[in-house]
Amino acid sequence: MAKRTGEKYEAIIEAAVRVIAEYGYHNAQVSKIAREAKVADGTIYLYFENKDDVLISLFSEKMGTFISRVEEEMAQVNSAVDQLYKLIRLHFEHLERDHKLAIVTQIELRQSNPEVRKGIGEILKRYLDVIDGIVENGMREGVFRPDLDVRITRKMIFGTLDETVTSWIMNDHKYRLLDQVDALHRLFVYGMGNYHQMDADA
Amino acid sequence: MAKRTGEKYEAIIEAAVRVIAEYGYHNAQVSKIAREAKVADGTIYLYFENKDDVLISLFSEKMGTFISRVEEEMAQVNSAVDQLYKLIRLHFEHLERDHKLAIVTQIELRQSNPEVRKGIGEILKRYLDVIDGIVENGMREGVFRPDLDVRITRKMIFGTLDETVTSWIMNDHKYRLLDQVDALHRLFVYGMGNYHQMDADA
Amino acid sequence: MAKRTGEKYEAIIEAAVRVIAEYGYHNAQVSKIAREAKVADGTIYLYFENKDDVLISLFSEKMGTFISRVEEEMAQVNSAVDQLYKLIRLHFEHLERDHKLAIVTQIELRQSNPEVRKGIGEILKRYLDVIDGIVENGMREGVFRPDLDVRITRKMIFGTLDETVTSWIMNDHKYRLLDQVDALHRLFVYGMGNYHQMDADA
Amino acid sequence: MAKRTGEKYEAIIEAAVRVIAEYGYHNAQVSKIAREAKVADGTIYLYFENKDDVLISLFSEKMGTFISRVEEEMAQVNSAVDQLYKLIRLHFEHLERDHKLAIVTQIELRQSNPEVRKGIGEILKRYLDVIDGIVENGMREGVFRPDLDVRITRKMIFGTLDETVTSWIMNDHKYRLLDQVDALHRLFVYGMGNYHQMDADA
DNA sequence: AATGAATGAGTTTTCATTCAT
DNA sequence: CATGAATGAAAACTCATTCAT
Repeated sequence: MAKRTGEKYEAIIEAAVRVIAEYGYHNAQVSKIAREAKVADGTIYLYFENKDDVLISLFSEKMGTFISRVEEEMAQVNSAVDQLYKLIRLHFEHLERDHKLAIVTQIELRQSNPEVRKGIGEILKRYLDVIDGIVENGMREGVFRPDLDVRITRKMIFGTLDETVTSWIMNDHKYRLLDQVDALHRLFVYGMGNYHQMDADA
Repeated sequence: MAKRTGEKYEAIIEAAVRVIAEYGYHNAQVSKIAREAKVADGTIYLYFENKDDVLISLFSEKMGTFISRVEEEMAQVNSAVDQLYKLIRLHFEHLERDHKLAIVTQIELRQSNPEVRKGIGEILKRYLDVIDGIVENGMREGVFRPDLDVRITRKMIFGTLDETVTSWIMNDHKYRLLDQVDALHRLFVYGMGNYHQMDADA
Repeated sequence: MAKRTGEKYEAIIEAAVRVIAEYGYHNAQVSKIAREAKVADGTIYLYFENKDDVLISLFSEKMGTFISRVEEEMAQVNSAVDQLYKLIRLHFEHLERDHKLAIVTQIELRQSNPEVRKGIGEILKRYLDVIDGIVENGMREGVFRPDLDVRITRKMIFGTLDETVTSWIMNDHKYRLLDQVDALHRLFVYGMGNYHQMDADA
Repeated sequence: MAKRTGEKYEAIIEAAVRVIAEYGYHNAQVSKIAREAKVADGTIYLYFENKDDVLISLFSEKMGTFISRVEEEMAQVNSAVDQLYKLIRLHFEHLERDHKLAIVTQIELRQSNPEVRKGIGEILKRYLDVIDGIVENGMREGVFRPDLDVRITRKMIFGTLDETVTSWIMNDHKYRLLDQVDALHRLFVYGMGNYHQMDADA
């Protein structure tokens, strides 16, 4: 029934991003999104199953494109250490480029109901797989410790990136995310400890 | 006006935890919480300003107690490395001890409205301060790298712990959180890199 | 946002009159009005801002139409004495024609909250202006005493008409209001005193 | 059950006047009146049947005293014309003396529910009887027209006084009620018409 | 395909009154 | 007599979704 493509499909998703970013999740009514997209309320239901579907599709479209790009870029980088660096950089670039999208995916959609959260979680799995791949590469290459637990490590990387972006938004984007890429990368690879810095820096 | 103490105050908070954990945030009506607490609907408003206040108080009581305990424990540990270890351990213990509370604070309350989220955020600030303290201690002691950015490091620690707990709940608590303390601590202190492990372990 | 015109707009107002007249102001729930108007509860909010708006609009529509008619009729009458007669007659005719409306505007809506009362007061100002006009005309014509205080006189006229109608309703409309027009008119013009009746009647 | 006398009985009534005058009828909760009267909520129910009873008693006590005084004063005046003058004067004096009481009896209590309004109506009957008496006296004396309809005339007098006081309160008591006694009395006795003023004034 | 008017289910909060102490 | 903690019924309003045009 739902069309899922076309000019209006995209217009509705873009309108949803703008409306949610401006008014917040709890004030983003279907009618407001429709007005912003310059379509009738009912038209939204020709392109989406229901409101949840709009939100999940929004996340899927925006995040799906991003993850595909990350996958491509990862393939073009040789070492896991560089892949990790690139990942952090892409993650921050992606969200810093579009503040509204950052607010929507990082803050507002997390207030959504279980159905939407479930949809979001499924989309994120692909991203977590990419992270797992980097960790596994590094272990295979021998640049990462052989005793790493991939899932624990993945949670550190994702959790840290996520918390960093959320915090940046909560502070009204008043500094540059990309300025933190180096520090984070170093933290991931070398940790907080003051051991062997000379070697590490070498 | 709102009493904020007493037997029923606590009964209502405990009931709220149980109801939200069982039915989810969006199905935790005031009347359901009242019934669970074995008080009349109106009684809730003798102890709390409104429903939001119940939720914020819930978080405040549970998390406040926990943070106070963490603060005490930190004072009794000498090295920052051990403090960090203790922190991870306490964090996981706290949430592993009470699965329902974990679900409520970690998953359900994050769907709440801006007012509640604001209240939660303020309470969490104290916890972030504790983490900052550990990082600063470590730098002063010379066991943590002198070029650490405290705020970035804090986000890594908190983001990782948070993501780890969320993931554990989403997987239906099917493994033990406490089993991951060592691995996480090592990850924080030494990082993912395979440099100088022998020295580091020495 | 609220439409304020159309078939359903009128149906809702008519339904409100019937429901309030039958059940009283304090038992005229929105859902009851909606059912009487044969629309859904929510439909009321497509035509009115809120319940108060329904009540104020009711008064405005009914009283507004009446006042416009009074204004027209006044323009077609020459002498102030005849204008006054016509006013009393129109006032009583208006309320005697529709007993339910009389009950609603005269009794029930006066129990309403400050917001509604304020709205009603503003609408009534136009009516008071008409009365002022008559008094001023009469003074200009020389048929009314030159030392009349317009505002005091207006209050006598309005207060008397109002009390008369209220009393008539409280006595279950068991006599005819229009039968009192002459007596009231004479009372206004000549007063209670027994001076010069012969001349006056001449 | 209800005591209906005593220090606290009076304290509660006085408190009710103050609370209703300050906060308005719709915000005059029993608990607020109790607090103002410095008694417990439950104590009110030792002296009154229910909240309605408090309001009716308030009106009864305050208005009853006033009406008794009016009755006494009327007995001491000979002519109906002077009685009428005295009545207007007493009416205005009574309400001008206590602004809070005026607001409560004239504005706020009229928003009350049917039960209270019924109680008030019954108390007012005595007052209307006094007015009737004056009109009848005047007719008997021959100073009022013999064709007066007592009930119509009574409504003119009461309606006018009532409207005058209400209007004065709505205008924030910004002029003196007593300044209008002469004008009103003249209006009642001689009417608005400009006939025979010279004789009338003679 | 597109419209947008109409639907109606669902929930927080207040406050008069009671009654155990 | 007095207290005041506890009760629980009751109602306005929102908004996702439908469907006749």
